[in-house]
Amino acid sequence: MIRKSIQPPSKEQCTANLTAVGDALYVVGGKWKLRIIIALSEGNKRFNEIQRTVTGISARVLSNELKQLEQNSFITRKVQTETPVIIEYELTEYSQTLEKVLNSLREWGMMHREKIKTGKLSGL
Amino acid sequence: MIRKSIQPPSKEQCTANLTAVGDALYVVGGKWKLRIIIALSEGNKRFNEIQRTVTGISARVLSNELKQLEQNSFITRKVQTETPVIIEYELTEYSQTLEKVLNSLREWGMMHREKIKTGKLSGL
DNA sequence: ATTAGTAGTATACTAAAGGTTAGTGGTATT
DNA sequence: AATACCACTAACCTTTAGTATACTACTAAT
Repeated sequence: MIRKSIQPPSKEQCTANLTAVGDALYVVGGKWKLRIIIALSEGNKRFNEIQRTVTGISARVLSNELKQLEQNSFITRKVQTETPVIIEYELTEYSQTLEKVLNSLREWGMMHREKIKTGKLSGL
Repeated sequence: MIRKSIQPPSKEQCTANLTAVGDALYVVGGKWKLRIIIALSEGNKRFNEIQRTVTGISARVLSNELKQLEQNSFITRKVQTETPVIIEYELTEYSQTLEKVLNSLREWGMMHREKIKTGKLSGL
């Protein structure tokens, strides 16, 4: 439906789109990664702070996800060596490239919730 | 909680964003759903056709995903009763609401792949 | 008659993701 | 001195996701 009528897309174009979305999902897909990024963007930087914000996530999973986000250059782990040691996670510049993805998902999620609440979807 | 500078987002706003993205991921998250929607949008309508386009998906998983997509009003299953029976999956109007999500993910995926290919990410 | 395609389902299995509980070594608070 | 917060990690277990193979009942082509 994105393409529909005028010009049928080439097989290559189709594969390219499939690959691109596949790539994106591979890196930021999953239950938690984008939510953690949102929590960070809202000012939560410390481990327990993030865990409290992203409700439902366990310490184990959060720890894993943070490591992966760091590997993918979305966040950096900063250690303040003064006592007491404070560890803060910060979003990188690269994480900002996700803005459109985040916004579109957020908007769609809100719209969808509204559709379900008002029962406008059941009739389709 | 030390709040940033100009306008701190309220806790409610933060939770709302988290919930919205969570909702969206709940419905269209996962390895296959968006890819199946892309395959359909590119003109592939029949079961085996979709399976060939979305490389790597097994019949069992495709069958499950199609059922879920139907439940969520993204597709409809149309049966042509003339012999031979032809079954076609078609995108609904509601699936078009995903356009921005799809586009942003596709663009981000392409950009990300390019970044990795040119090694521009390893240095961060 | 044989082979291949269509649209799946059944069974059995493996792998990945995630949850639960407990615990560590440190600082800070009461 | 006891309790609690911090940032985790380890061990164990359950759930979910996905794979592989085989199979059905039908039609179409060679």
